[in-house]
Amino acid sequence: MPMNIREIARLARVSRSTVSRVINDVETVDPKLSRRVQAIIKQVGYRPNFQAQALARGRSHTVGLIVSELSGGNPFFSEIILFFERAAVEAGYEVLISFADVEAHPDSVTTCAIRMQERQVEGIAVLTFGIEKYLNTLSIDIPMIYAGADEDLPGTRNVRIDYLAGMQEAVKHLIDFGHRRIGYLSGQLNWSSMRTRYEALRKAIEDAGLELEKELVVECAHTWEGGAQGIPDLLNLPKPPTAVMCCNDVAAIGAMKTMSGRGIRVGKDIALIGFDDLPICRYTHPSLSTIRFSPRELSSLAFQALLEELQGDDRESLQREYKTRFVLRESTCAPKV
Amino acid sequence: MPMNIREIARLARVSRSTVSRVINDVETVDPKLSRRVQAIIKQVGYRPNFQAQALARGRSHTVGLIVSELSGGNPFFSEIILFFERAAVEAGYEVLISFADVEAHPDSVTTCAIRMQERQVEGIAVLTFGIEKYLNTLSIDIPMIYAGADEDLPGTRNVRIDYLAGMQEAVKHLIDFGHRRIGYLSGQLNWSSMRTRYEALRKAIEDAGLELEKELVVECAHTWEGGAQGIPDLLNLPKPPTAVMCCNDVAAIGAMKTMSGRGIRVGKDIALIGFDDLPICRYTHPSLSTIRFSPRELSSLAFQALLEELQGDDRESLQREYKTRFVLRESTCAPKV
DNA sequence: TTGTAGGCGTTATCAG
DNA sequence: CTGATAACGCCTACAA
Repeated sequence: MPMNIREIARLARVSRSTVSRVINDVETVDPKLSRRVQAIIKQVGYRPNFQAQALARGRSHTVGLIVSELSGGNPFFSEIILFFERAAVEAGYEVLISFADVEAHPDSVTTCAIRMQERQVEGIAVLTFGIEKYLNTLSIDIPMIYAGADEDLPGTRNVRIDYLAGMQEAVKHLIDFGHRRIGYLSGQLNWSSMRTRYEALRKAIEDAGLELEKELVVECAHTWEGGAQGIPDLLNLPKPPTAVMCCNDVAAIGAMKTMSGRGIRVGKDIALIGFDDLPICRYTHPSLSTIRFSPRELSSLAFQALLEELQGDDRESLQREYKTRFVLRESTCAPKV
Repeated sequence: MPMNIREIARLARVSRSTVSRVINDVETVDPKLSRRVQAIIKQVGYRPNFQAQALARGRSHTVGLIVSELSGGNPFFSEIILFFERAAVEAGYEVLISFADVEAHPDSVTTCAIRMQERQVEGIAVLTFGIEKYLNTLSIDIPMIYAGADEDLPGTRNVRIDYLAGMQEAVKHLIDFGHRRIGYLSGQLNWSSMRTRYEALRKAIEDAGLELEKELVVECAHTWEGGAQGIPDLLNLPKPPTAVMCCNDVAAIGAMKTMSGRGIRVGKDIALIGFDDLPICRYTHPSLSTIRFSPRELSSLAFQALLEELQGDDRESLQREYKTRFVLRESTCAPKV
C-alpha cells in the first residue's frame, strides 16, 4: 500500500493532477471536489513526498548554514544554529548544517561546499567568524549571506555587525566610573571577528580621549580555558588595569574563575565586562556585565536576509545591521584605589 | 548548462548508467573507463543530486531528531543536537530536527510527525524527556529510538540511562564526608526524567541506609531561574540540609547564585552537586561537582542504535546503556558544624 | 474545471 | 562490462 499521489487519485477517482492541485491550494479547483480529496487525504494520513516535490519543482527548499567547529562548547554557536533552524522551519525551509573546522582541516570548507551542492541548497548563510577568507575558493552561484564580514563581497549580502555601539557604551560606563586603565582580553587577532572587536574597542577608547595601551591587550584563545589562562598576564603587570573587557563571555567567565581563585573580587576589586550576553551571564557571581550580541537576533536577521535574496527582493533597501548594546550587571565597579 | 548525470554521460561519451555506476563505485566497471569518467566529473565539479538519488533509491538517508523546546537556553539540548548531527553526517545521513514544545502546544508532536513523514525519514530519535507519552498517538512504522524512556515500548529501542550509578557515587561521597541531611532540588516531578532522577536519588540514599526526607525535596523548574528561586525553600528550613543535590547543572548554578548573594559559601558552608556536567561546571566558582551525563555520548549512542536498527542488525545484542558517573570538583565539602 | 503526458535527476533491471 | 528503458513521486504545460 504505497501512499502516494497516485493512490489518493485512485481513491478519490480523480487524476493525479487534481490531487496535486488540491495539495498546492490551486484556486481553480472545484471547492466541492477539493473538500472530497482533502477528506481522503486526511483520512489515510497522506503526506506529499518532500524530495519528489523538490525534484519536480527544481527547488530544494533547503538552505545551508555554515558554522565553525564548536570551540569548547561555547553556547553561542549552539544558539546560532537553534535559532536559524527555527526561523527557517517557520518559513518552510529545511536547513543543512555544516561544521567547518578550518584550523584542523583547511579543506573542510570544500567538504561543506560539496555537501551543500549535493543537497541543492538554494542559499548559504555563513554565520561564523574567520572562515570567510577560505570561501572565495568556493565560487558558488547561489545567494550567500555573511555576518560581520570584513568587507562586503561582491554578489553577497552581509549582515553588518555594529560592534562599536556596544563598545562605546561600555567604555563610557567605565570611564564614568573613573577608570583610565582599561585592559582587553582578546581572542586571536588573526581571526577577523576578533580583529574587528579589537579595532572597535580601540576606537571606542580613543573616541573617549584615552588610549588602549599595547601592554594592556592580551591575546588568548576565545574560550573558557583561554580566559582563565590569559588573565594573569594582565593581573601581573606592574600597573595592572582597573577594568578588563573581554572578547566574549566564556573567556570572561574563565577569567573570573581565575581571579576568584586568587581572592580578587570581580565587581569590587576589578571591573569585568564580557561580550555576547549568554544566558549564563545572569547567573554568575557576580552577574556579568556584557555587550549583547544576541545569536537569536543575528540568526533571524541572517535568515531573513537570505530569504529575501531567495525571493529576489530589492537588493538596495535591505542592508541589515545588528547593533550591539551594553548590558549593565554586577561585575563592574569603580576603580579600586 | 545543467550539470547532471546526463551531461557527464555526454561529455564522457558513455551512457548514464555507466556514470551512475562510477558514482556509486560499482565494481564491475572497467577501471580505465572509470578513471576517465571520474576525471571529467572532477573537472566540471559535478555532484549527484541527493534528492534525486533518494527518490530513485527509495531511501531518504535522513533521520529525524526530536528534542523539546529549549528551556531557557539550557546548553544540554544544544549539545545533544550538535553531536547527533555530527554522528549522523559521519555516517552519511542527514538529520531533520524538530522541536516539540509539549507544554505550550500539545499538538506539536503531531507537527513533528508530519514533517518527519514528508521528509521520508528512515528513523526517529527522541532525545528529550517527558514527551514519550505523547508519541503513542504518532504510530509510525519506522525505527524509533528513545533515551531514558520509562519502559521499553514495543517495537522501539531504548537507550537506557543508568541514573543510579552516578547518584550512588555522589551520595557515597557526601556520606563519607559525614553528611546526613541531603536535600534535593528537583525538577517538576510530572516530567518523567525528573521523576526518574528523583527515584534514583531516593534509592541511592536508602541503599546507603539513610532516608530522603520529604521536606528536603523541593520541586522547581529545571532552569537557572528555577534553581535560583527554589533553593531558599531548602535554606529557610528549620533544619536545612548540609548538602544539596540538583536535578541539573543549570538549576545548581542558579542556586549557587542565590546562595552567593546571601553570603553562603558553596563548597565551604554547604555542599552542592549538579547533574549533566556542562562545560561551564569547570568554570564556576567554586567549580561544580556534578554527575556526568554527556550529551555527546548519549547522542552518539542513540544514533548508533538507530543506525543498527536501520541496517537491520540483530535486535537482541544491542541493548544500549549510558551510565552516569560522579565528577568531583570543588563544590562539595564536609558538613559545617 | 479537469485530465493527459512528459519531465525533474537518479537508480535498477534487463538485454546485449 | 555496457547501454537502453522503466521506474521513483510529484509538478505543469497543454489539451479537452
